[in-house]
Amino acid sequence: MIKAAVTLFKQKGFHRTTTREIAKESGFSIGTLYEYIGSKEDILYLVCDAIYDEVRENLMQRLNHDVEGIESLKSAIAALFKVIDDLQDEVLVMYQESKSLPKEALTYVLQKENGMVAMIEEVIKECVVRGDLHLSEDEVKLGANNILVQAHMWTFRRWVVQNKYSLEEYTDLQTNLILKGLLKN
Amino acid sequence: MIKAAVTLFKQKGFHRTTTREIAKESGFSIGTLYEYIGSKEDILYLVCDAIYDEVRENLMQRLNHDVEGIESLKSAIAALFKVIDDLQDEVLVMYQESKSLPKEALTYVLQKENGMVAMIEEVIKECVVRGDLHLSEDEVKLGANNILVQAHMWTFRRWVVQNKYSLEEYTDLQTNLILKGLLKN
Amino acid sequence: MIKAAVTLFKQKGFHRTTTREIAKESGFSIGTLYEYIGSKEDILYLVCDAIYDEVRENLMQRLNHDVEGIESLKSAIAALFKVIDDLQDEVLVMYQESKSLPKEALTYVLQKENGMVAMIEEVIKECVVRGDLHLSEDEVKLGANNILVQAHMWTFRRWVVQNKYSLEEYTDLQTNLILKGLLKN
Amino acid sequence: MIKAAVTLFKQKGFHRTTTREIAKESGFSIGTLYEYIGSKEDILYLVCDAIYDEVRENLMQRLNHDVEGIESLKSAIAALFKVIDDLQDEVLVMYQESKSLPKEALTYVLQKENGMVAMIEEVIKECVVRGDLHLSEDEVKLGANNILVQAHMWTFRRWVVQNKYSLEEYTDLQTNLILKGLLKN
DNA sequence: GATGAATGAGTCTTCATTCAT
DNA sequence: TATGAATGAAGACTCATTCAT
Repeated sequence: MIKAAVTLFKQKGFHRTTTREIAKESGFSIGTLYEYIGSKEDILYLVCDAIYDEVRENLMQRLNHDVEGIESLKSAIAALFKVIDDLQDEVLVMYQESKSLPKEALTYVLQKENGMVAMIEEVIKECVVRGDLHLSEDEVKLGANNILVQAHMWTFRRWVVQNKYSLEEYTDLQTNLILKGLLKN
Repeated sequence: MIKAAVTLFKQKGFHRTTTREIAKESGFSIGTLYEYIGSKEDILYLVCDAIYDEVRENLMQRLNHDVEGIESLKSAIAALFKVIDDLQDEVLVMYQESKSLPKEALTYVLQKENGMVAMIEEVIKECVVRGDLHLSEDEVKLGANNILVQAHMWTFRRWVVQNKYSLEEYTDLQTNLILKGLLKN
Repeated sequence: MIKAAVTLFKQKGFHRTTTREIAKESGFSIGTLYEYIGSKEDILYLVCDAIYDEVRENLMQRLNHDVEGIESLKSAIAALFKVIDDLQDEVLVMYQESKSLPKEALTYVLQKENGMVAMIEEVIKECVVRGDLHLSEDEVKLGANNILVQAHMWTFRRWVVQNKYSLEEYTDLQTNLILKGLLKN
Repeated sequence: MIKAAVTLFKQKGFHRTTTREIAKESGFSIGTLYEYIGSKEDILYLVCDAIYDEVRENLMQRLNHDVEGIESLKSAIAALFKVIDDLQDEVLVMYQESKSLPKEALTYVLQKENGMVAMIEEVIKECVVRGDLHLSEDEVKLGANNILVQAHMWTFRRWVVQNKYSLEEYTDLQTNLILKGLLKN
């Protein structure tokens, strides 16, 4: 059902997708759909929740714990970018439609997103602790946010970036810019 | 009318705002509104178009042509961030609702957005030409995109960044990260 | 519109009547119907309100102010019964469906009904004051309620009373019972 | 099951009560409920039928056969009022919802109601035969109907009468008015 | 030009009823 | 026999759009 909703939300957006369409695409009747949900907004919430969990789970699996320091950060960035690429449609839907969530549900989803940022922060912090990076706490936090946004950017500016770069190129370029900045040396 | 629409779209989103509400907020009758537009989507288009122009215009005014090289880039970033901060609501609306534009209109808006990126690119390129930065064309392009996205990020992740930083702090931190990267030395 | 609703409510009851049917019967479109009302319950409220006013107005016109004492009470009863007979369908609808009103509206309608009872009370009281009747305040109040209920009874037990009596017979019999009671002597 | 239905119908009315709710309140599953009934209307029929029988049975038990003449009528009125008071909720439900019965079932219920009236008639007739009352057949019939309606009135105008009188006061006042009428002497 | 009453297709949601297990 | 998941027809209500005045 969630898969069906993602498919439709991706194509037409949340508001333009009807509950009937979701039911049909799910293979349920409209009545059955409403056995499982209370309102259309619930579907959006379930969708966002499921997507977030899927992103997180996939990311967990890809994180390479065999490397350390800068290498572990690089590998985390690559893993994140790859996961977002794999779940492109889902992430885009979450990005574009989560604002339609009722306030409470939105808060909950944002908290999950914060958890995501925290994961990246951890990796950066480790590098700081090891002495590989010299960053203030603010810089760590903002850097983590930047990395996540650049991952999302692969989807929400896809008409620019995906037309121009392969995922590998994008990953390499961004990794470079993130780590070294524009100002080389 | 556009102001009215922006106000309402910001509060409730495009789909949840009715044409009646827009008419009322504009001080027009619904009949008169439809003298100026052909469909509700037209309003969104006009809104996006107007916002883009306003952003561009404000940016132009703020760009400091008295400085050169890295300083001109820094000042351009600060100017951009300030403009986006000033037009926060508008930018957010454009960000969240432009996906609801009909294909053609969306393309048009995206082109304008590309123009925006091009402006930033120009500033970076100049630094490259002057030898202040050593960057490939791909890096220039992506860097420009990153800068714009980080400006927008000030609005679309405002619940994180605006809670944590003042605009000046945010600008300084981001400028630092953009220019020097995480890897300091 | 109210006429249409009464007709339909009478035939099928409030709950079995659809807003579409009301719109159609009124000669409005469903959209236009909702220009005038906020919800289906509003229609019921308007209907009840209108019926009450019509009953009251008709009653006012029929009240004979040329007679006094017992005669004025008799004439009031006859007038009341006649009015209820004329507005039979309307009264029945109000009787059967007013319980579906939202609490607040119900309270309002009941107040109007109390006003009706008060009118009858006045007539009885006058007789008491004149010395034609010897009744406690409680008896006056309850008697007035009884008279109104017996008027309504002409509609809500019509399958019994209207099959057996003409309105005149019913009026005469009830007037007799009301005034003299079962116990004649 | 019937108890459950009465409880719910009283709270929310027939139309606003769902079969699921009735099943739940009864402790049955919805499937099992439909083993016993054919449609939702059947429940209403069963409810009305059961209520009627209960009223009749209770009344039978209360009727005092030790008194005669006017006293037996007085005692019958008091018994009826007491029974209706005891079964207030049930009677009210029957009163308000029986109109939703399918035609045939309604006819059946009305016949049972007629049986009720006949019981009262019998008591009055006995007084007439004994010479305690001097009434035409029409007056007997209508008087019996009035008595039943005044009993019901204790429930359907409860917001007026139950606020103002205790059951004993109401019984005494009504008995007085019924027997002696407004016109005392 | 300006108005706003009228339209009706389209939306979400409910709920009586069925039937495979 | 008892269950409760599944059904889908039907209902209340919304809102973009039109057009007579």
